[in-house]
Amino acid sequence: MGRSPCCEKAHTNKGAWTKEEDDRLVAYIKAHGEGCWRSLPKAAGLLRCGKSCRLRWINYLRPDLKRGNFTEEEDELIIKLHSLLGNKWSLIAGRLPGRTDNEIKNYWNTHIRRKLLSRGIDPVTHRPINEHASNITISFEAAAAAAAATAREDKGAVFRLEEPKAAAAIGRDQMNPGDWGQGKALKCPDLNLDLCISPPCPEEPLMEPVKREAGVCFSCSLGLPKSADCKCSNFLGLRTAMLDFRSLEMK
DNA sequence: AATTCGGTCAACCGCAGTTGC
DNA sequence: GGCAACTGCGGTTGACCGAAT
Repeated sequence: MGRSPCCEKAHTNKGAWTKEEDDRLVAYIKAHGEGCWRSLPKAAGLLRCGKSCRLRWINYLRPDLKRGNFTEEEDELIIKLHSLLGNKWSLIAGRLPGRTDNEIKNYWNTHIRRKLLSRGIDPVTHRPINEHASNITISFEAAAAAAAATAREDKGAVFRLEEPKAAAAIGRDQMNPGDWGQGKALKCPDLNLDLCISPPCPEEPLMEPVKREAGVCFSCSLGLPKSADCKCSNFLGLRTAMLDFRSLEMK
């Protein structure tokens, strides 16, 4: 069962790339362009599998890569994007020119996680760590109760769950798979992202974006002090009132 | 000087999605 | 519509290196 391996593993090199292999790969891609990764190794005279060549090119050899340390601005941008997209590293990388998904993923795991923890923010949920557990539980029972309780308060984020991955950023383990695609709305009272992940859907009054708390920008909602990047009405050139997930598609 | 430990990051693996027949 | 080939993504691993002991 299963598909055949992507390459004949018995006859391929593994591990670190040599200078000569790099040179061969770069020369071949410069001459013939990217693509056809499966046939590339043979054509380029490399004893590597296509996936390995692709990875090496994308993560290390591409001429438009920006090497070196991440700037403070890049840090904050990654944090913001992660809070919106979860571990969608390729989407995040698409918003950071010259950075790769692998690089950002590594950087997140080694630097930013610690940075957020030192700020007292949970790197997974982007919420304060010492917040009471009951406040961060997302369940449909709780959502229904919260919806009723917050109907008058008129604040909090509304999520439309069209597919499982959409829930990544808010903790999929705490959600009921049977509810995917039901168009149910979740109220998460203190996760104030106003993020709607779905095709535009004019019906259902419940889905109408709730009013944003006046004067609270995205940075502030993440627990960051007001700073130069405090953009209460604008984020990444997008109105924060409604972020269309599709607009973040890259590559 | 030798050893241990922890951090970093390049590379691998397995799976899901896409495409073409 | 079904299948196989191929590509891309995210999680994980392990080699390497510097700091600490």
